[in-house]
Amino acid sequence: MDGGGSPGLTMRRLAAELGVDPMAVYHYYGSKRSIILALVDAVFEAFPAPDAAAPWQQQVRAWARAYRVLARAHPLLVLAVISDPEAVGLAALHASESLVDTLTSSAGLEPGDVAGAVALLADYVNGYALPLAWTGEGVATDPISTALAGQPQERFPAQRRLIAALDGAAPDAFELGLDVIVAGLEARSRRA
Amino acid sequence: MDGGGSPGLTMRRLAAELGVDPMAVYHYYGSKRSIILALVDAVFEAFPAPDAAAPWQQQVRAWARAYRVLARAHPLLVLAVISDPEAVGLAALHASESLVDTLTSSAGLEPGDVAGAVALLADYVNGYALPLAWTGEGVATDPISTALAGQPQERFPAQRRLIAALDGAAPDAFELGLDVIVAGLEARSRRA
DNA sequence: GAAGGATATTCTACGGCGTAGAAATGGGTT
DNA sequence: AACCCATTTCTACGCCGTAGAATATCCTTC
Repeated sequence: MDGGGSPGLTMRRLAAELGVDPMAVYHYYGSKRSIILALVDAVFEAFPAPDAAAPWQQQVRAWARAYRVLARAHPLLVLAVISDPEAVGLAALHASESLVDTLTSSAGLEPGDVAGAVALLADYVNGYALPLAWTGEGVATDPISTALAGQPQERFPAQRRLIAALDGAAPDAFELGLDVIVAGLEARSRRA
Repeated sequence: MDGGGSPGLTMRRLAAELGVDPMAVYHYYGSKRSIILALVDAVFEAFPAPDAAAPWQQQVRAWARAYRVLARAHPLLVLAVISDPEAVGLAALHASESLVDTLTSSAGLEPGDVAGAVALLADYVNGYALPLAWTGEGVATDPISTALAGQPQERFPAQRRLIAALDGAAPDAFELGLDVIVAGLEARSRRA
């Protein structure tokens, strides 16, 4: 329903897809915003419960991956969460509850660290997934690489060496970021 | 110029503020998009050069803080970077160049880790700053807390305990996330 | 000064957006 | 057949970005 990029969902388009006058939709939802809020909640329903038996590191990774899957499948999701505080509904609260529980009980982090970790993970996925919300689905082209391509060879040597060293065999950047985050949480955890 | 929230910049509003017909602007900029691209580049000009004498951990922290300062001062910035790949111009390349250089030379990370760290830091700040791009400037209200407030007391105990433990004395969530990231990068770095 | 040309600005208009309010349609009960 | 109410449609408003024609302004050259 929310496929096709951020500006893809239009009352008029939605109504057309339903074979109906645009204003007919307003009998069921008072505004476009309320439709989006309902959609966001419905999408978060699919958020999987954590595997309590797994080590907390894996639970954290699974949480981030699950959020990413949802964000990629439904471009509107992150955009709505970002732009409308009330988009966080019951289903989203369940998702964050599970992460807080994992970080507190299993990882044994202090409250401040838990709050920081939750914000970090959510903001990371949001920042990662948001470019996809505009281009529609799929993978976004790396803006830095394309910007570099339009510059003379001798400029920005560090970045040029970097992409030369990676040379196509670039691993999943998202997983790399996850590795760093989990490593940081481990360092924070075993301060006891 | 780009104050007042995301939808704040309108050709008509901009022209009105200039005391001019909306179409007059099109003599200098071919489209709204080109205006935004120019603004983004101008804003990134203010990105500070790294302190090469400082330890790399501090350089990384300074980079993230500098990006956050820019993002908060100019709500349009992150939105443009997120939604338009070509918004990454010369000035932005300089900013990322300095980070890549720090992570490669000073921190001694492997290429894959460097790429992951850059994406992680940029996406984190983007995700962190984006809610501010809609509400205009200032601090956004925490959506999870407000959503929790509308729920019966006995639900979501982990999150309730968490905010009770923090109890107003919540430290800067952004700095906490930075701590975790830097700790993770350190763990990655001293694998030698 | 007058005339011409380039530069700068304004006017009008189009299609699209979200949606308010009135009007028309439809089905179900009495 | 008459009523009501849920549902749908029609029309319209003010906003958006911007295309194209018309106008105004100023600077150069005689």
